[in-house]
Amino acid sequence: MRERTKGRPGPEQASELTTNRLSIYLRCLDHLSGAGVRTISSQSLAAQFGLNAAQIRKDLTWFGEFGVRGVGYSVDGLAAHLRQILGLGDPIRIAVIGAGNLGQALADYPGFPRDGFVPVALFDRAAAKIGKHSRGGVPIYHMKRLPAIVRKEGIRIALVAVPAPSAQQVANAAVAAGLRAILNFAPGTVSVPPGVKVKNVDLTVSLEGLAYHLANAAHAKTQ
Amino acid sequence: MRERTKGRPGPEQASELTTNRLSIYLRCLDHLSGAGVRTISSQSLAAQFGLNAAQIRKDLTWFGEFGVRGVGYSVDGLAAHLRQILGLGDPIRIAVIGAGNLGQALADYPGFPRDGFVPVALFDRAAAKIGKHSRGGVPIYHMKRLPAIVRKEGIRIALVAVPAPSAQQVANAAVAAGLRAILNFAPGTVSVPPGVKVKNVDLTVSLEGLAYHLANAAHAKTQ
DNA sequence: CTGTGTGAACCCCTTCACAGCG
DNA sequence: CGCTGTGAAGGGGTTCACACAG
Repeated sequence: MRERTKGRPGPEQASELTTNRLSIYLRCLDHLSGAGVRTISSQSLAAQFGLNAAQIRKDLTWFGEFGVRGVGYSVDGLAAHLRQILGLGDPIRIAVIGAGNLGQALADYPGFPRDGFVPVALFDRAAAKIGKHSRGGVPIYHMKRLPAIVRKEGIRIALVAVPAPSAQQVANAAVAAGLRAILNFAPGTVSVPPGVKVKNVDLTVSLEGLAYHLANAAHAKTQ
Repeated sequence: MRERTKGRPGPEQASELTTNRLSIYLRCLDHLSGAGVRTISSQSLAAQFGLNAAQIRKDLTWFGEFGVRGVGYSVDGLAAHLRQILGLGDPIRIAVIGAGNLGQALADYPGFPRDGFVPVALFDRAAAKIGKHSRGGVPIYHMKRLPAIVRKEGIRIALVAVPAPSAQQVANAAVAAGLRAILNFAPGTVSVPPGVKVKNVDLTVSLEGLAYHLANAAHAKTQ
């Protein structure tokens, strides 16, 4: 907050809920851009995608003033701003640790490259898999080569798709290899040193939440 | 404790954040039970797993009084209560719609049966896949057979693992087949009628959140 | 004396409402 | 006149602190 001028809040104060929504806004804008829409108001953006107009404006305020009063936002212009805020300039190279069914499916998932995340390496400990490739052509390396490959390939994010008991040590290895961002698919929590960010995709929690809904459907709300 | 007096809040008021945490508590308790722990206080449960003791107690309060003052909670007893609250009595049969790499990996994911969710069917529209099985032996049916198989197999939850453009119509089909709980892996939102619950696993939002962290790591918090 | 259950305080996020700019 | 940017109000969720049960 030192060099920040008083008026502008600055990115370091935006909550994770806000930044998650930026991804959603970006997706909506790309959609609109593909449909040829050039300009949009927070109002109609909210109406079309089930969002809240005031929240869109407030979320954006943390990072600057991107709109034109009386008009709205430039679809392509705002999308470019959001990409810059989210650090999506060049494609981001990612690795998948754990070359089981799930790991290989993630490495070959076509949605990732489309969104600017390129899987360039799989890692595993099973000798039988080392040196092979996923169906989509992502090479499988031994875990011990993680630091070297991370450096050589410019990998920035690790996806952890190993059984729960191995998740912590795999995360440790990722951190030791210099990675600062981990997407963890293993159930449970992994702890990491300050400065490293972990996001969890906890399928058990999601499914049990649905089970709860089924068990209490009589009075539950929809969403 | 007896019946529903006005004092007891009741399950219909617990928020989704609370019920998600119940899953986590259950996982911790199973861990402790496996380690032979018979009794635990909210205090030490919180300390061991990085939770907040007051929050654990408050979360549980929505559903009853499960603890013993001065002692704590019975590990197995509380786990049994949570399982009942979450509707985890018998194994819950699930279907995966979309027999691509991701869909098949989900159908064969060993963590699901372990947690009481049994994939019994895959669905797809590609003629080449119909009649085959996943590596793990889950049969692949044509989408048009969804209603019949759902009924015959007692399927309760659909996992949607199809490309984004098909997600909405697949969700519609799932609802039409009588399903009331959907776990959606396709990017974007699907809308469903009241009474149907959708949870989204949005990998793009997660990855872009990590990208944001990488771009702003200088002042970002750890977790 | 220990640890639960719980009102109250606190804090953050969401939503409202409007001043003011284009 | 329309829509953004934004202080203020509102609503929830989290954390505190303590009465009280065992």
